[in-house]
Amino acid sequence: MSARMLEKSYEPHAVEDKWSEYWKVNKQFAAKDSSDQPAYSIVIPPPNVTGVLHMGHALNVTLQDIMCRYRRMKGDNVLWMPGTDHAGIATQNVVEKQLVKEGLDRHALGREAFIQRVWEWRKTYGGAIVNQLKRLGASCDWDRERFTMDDGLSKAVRKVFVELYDAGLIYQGDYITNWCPRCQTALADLEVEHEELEGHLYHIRYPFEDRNGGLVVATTRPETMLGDTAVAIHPEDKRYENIPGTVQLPLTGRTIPVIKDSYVDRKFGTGALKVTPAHDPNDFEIGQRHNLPSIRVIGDDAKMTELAAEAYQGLDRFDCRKQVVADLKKLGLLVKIDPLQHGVGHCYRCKTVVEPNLSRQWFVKVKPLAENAIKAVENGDTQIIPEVWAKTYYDWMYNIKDWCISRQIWWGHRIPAWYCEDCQHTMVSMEDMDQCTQCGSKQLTQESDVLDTWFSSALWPFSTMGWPENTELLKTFYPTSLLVSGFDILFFWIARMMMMGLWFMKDIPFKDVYIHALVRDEAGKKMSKSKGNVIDPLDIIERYGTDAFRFTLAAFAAQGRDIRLSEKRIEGYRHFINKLWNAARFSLIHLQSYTPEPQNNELIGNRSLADRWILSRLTRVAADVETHLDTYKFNEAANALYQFVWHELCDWYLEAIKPILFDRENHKPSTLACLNQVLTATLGLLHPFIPFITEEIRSKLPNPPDSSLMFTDFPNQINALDDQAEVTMTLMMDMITGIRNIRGEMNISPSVALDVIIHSPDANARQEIDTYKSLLVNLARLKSIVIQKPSIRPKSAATIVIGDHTLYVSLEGVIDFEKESVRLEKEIQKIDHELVGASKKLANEDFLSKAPNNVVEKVKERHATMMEKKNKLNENLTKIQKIGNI
RNA sequence: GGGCGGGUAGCUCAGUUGGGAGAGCAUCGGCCUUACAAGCCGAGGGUCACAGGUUCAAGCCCUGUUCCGCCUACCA
Repeated sequence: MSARMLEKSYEPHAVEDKWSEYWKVNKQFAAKDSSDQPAYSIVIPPPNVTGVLHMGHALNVTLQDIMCRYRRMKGDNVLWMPGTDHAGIATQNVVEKQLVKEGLDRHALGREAFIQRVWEWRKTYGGAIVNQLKRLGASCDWDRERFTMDDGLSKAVRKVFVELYDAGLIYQGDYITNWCPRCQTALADLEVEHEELEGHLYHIRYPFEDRNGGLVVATTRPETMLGDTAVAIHPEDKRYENIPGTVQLPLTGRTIPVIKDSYVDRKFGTGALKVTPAHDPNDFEIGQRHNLPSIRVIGDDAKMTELAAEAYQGLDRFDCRKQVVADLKKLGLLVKIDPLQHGVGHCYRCKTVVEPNLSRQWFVKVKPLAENAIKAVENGDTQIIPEVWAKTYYDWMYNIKDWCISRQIWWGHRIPAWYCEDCQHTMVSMEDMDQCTQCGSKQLTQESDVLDTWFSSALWPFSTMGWPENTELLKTFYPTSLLVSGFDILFFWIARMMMMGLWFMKDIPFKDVYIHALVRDEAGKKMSKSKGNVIDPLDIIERYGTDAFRFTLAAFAAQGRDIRLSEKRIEGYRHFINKLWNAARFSLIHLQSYTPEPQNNELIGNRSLADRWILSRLTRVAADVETHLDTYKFNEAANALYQFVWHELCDWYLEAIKPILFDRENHKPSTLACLNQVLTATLGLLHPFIPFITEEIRSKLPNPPDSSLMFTDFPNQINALDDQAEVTMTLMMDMITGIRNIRGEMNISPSVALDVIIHSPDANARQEIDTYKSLLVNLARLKSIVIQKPSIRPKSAATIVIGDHTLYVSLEGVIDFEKESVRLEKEIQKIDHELVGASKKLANEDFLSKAPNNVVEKVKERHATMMEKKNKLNENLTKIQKIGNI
């Protein structure tokens, strides 16, 4: 087998390895720090360093890669910045689990040694996800890979913290926050996942002191009553107008006040609300309004503290709930228990039920940052695509609340704040501090908390490019051109990048934001390990090849809808890849002997109809692909190419040129040139989607490029539109399909060549059909063809009407009058059905007078055509029936 | 509670200025036609969720109903 030949079927593995290596060795993905070319940049959404590649990544990365390769072909200097984030809580959890296996915990190790361990972990396992991205063919500039804990990025984080603190936008305070007892850290509101659970609403009587009866409160969390410091009622609640000012708090021996607050919903429960300022965000606010004390009865470990009644101290919160309920029952104070569905917050990392708890935390005051971020989208500087997501973005931005950024873990950027042990002064600084700026004391301790990981990823678009230094890279590539992301991190990440970018760079971080779908399973369920419905992208790549997988993702990436992925689809697109491979294989057999030459007018003038047609189609498809990619319609671009390659190039063009290639006609040199051109251009159009196979095939075609296909021009300069060729070819194709139809319906073996007579009233048309009749002969497998003016209808023939033309397929010897009669009746029925709509319109005065002329004309024409067709078919039906005595 | 998206062929989904309902898979029939059986040729299949409205004309625009999914929220 010659070096330019291809294997019989496409085997992805070797090809993928080969081209991955080629791209890497030849640094094909490297961006130039500065260049005359237009700049195009994307920063990758940094996957968690603990992560393994999932479908979300695969889709996300595929779309970015399509855009990057496309822009390179358009001549841009492309930077696709790769990297990972340090995923504070997740990574710490992973390493802590390791320690547990060794019988250790992080406290036994100490902070520094622990952090050392995390770095070691990262060195060993942290590259996994990056290698997986590479298997997808991601054309990131890998030499620039960044990590949020790198020195440079850490410096950026510190600078941002200090500047925001100095601007009064970062503050520290005692607030109620979401506490994860398992991760032992505070969480931002966003990091709490609410889940509707079947719970209970407990009605508990708090007895009056000096008279019978009591106030009945309703709660879902009876254990928190131990920390109650008031009962609240609505100020205008008539039911409670004449009650005492205090009640007894059961189980504690305490007496608490009854307060009035309009927050209370009179319609819910009993209209009396127990107030636990230390363990409920609303109660906390009520407590502040009424100067109530806060009693922390649940500790950071989710066990009852010494401030709870003695009997309960040390109990887990849920055990305590049972105990409290049992005890209340004994005392006769439990009025009733109703079932109640209510939202319960869970930690987004470990799914533990979050405990609202009082603690001292750091916050970002986000309102001032949000203002510009809103404006930038409103005035179109940054465009969110599809647009519906802009609304969600505004919603959140307008109602934004302060962001809790401190985390009580060790792995992350330690907050650059120091406390003086002598005068309690707090200092925030770029440089590490060793002396108090207020009293001169050297007794300083640094804040032990670290920052939320999202705080550092919010800086990603500029911190990765070297900020705070004013690097060439920043000058060239900021603002970035496009961000591709799932909507699940619209708030977590995109919104925060907008705020930080605008504040520190004084410019938007990206011009376009493309929000893609979520990849779900066949049943539309979110893929998750616990459900066991995950499809592993690496497994898919192993079995179907990267190109088939990528093409599937692109083909399903319709805007605004989730993707339901099943292996069936991927299999289907593997067939497509194989189809392309075989089309190339066929072409190469004939292109062995072909040497391209520059523009040759003689060859162009000598093109066959099929050549002119496919070039015209190619011109249109190239333009379509360009338009669709420019507007992020990945599915439309992919489908246009699928349709073109399979159903035009393979089904018609290659079949049409076979006789020419086998030297039976005189177009061969032109056709070889055309075939080469079409195939080459098609590979170019396909390259952004399926990079591996396209490189491989292109390298076997004549005059292979001396670089990746990425650096050949995007084939949008075919300029071979030929309407006449398209019209004529369409007529030919319709005739061929019509004849094939008869063959199928009449059960005529493909091996039997047919005789056809065409009646055609127009002399020019007859001439034209005659010119191209070899197409009919070859593709419809004819023995003879006669083209003439309409005359006597041949006997024993099946009838096809196409426009002005009537085709008679001789059924001499095989005719089945009954069958042909039924077929014609069915055909007529179909036309009748189509005629109904048009006839109705034409009978409607309003339509004729009010609809635009061109529409009316079109309907008239269609109606006339159909009527004529119907008449002809009817005539033939009558004749057939007469002959066959039906 | 608020918001958003969706309901189109058996399945999964396209359908962007309102003007002849499409694709892939599946199904049925016929083919080993020398690129490809991971293939070729042909066929069948839809009251575009339901009910109104606007319009000469509605899958598309408006209103309501219903079912599903998601996001968001401080009713214990």
